[in-house]
Amino acid sequence: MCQDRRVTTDRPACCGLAREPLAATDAERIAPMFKALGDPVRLRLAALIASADEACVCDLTPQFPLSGPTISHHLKVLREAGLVECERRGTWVYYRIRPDALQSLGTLLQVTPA
Amino acid sequence: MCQDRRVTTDRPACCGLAREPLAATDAERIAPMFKALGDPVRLRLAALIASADEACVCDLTPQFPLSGPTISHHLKVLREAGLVECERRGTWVYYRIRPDALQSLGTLLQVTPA
DNA sequence: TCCTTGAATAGACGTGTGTCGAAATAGTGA
DNA sequence: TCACTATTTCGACACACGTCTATTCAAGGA
Repeated sequence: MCQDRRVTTDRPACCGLAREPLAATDAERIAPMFKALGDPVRLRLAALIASADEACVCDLTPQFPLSGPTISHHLKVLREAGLVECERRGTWVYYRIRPDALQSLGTLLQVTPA
Repeated sequence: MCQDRRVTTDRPACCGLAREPLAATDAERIAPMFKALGDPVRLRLAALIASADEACVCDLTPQFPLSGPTISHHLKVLREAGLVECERRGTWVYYRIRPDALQSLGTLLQVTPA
């Protein structure tokens, strides 16, 4: 009905999103990961963790003007989204990125020739 | 209203998350895009729009068990995040993806070990 | 001009989120 | 055992978000 007139463009199919017709169940599974990255603090946390092999909470926290509990909360969100994992070694807790998770999101968005 | 506001996506984030930590100002600029994709409905909307050359609201809406205003609201969020753009042609409004915006996010997530 | 249809806006409602300080938990070392 | 530190959890608060209905705006046709 509405698609009667279509502007033909040279725009290539742009990305993974364009190839998968993303079912509702897939969207429900993937959206929380984007949501976790949708907060500036968490995005920076993820970047800090990703740019190091691993990052101690005690090194992360002082980089933000936020309380320890708040940082801990954000780390928990990233953890529950599957974007990072953590390991306690003695007194300190170290966070590592989960590259597979980031990669899967990246390829979803990445322009792919097709 | 169409084309109400435009986010500058002409200069995509330069480096992957793993390359170096994100400055607070960059995080503030980029996080809203992830946030926009962080809702299952919006993620599916983006996928539907990206998989077609352009998509009419009248074709998008019936694919969700949601009211028209709700879909309109989600499209506005995507628009204000700079992920889609719209154009009115006669009675109907057509949405198109902005591949540059998606790509800049994709590049950020690409975990290319350099 | 009025009427109909597609889409966006306004306003309201319940729920979720980001933040804090206080308290609890985990581990170290004396 | 006790004290001390790092981190998480708890409980509370203000604010943001997703959804709805009702209304308004935009465009086309009689």
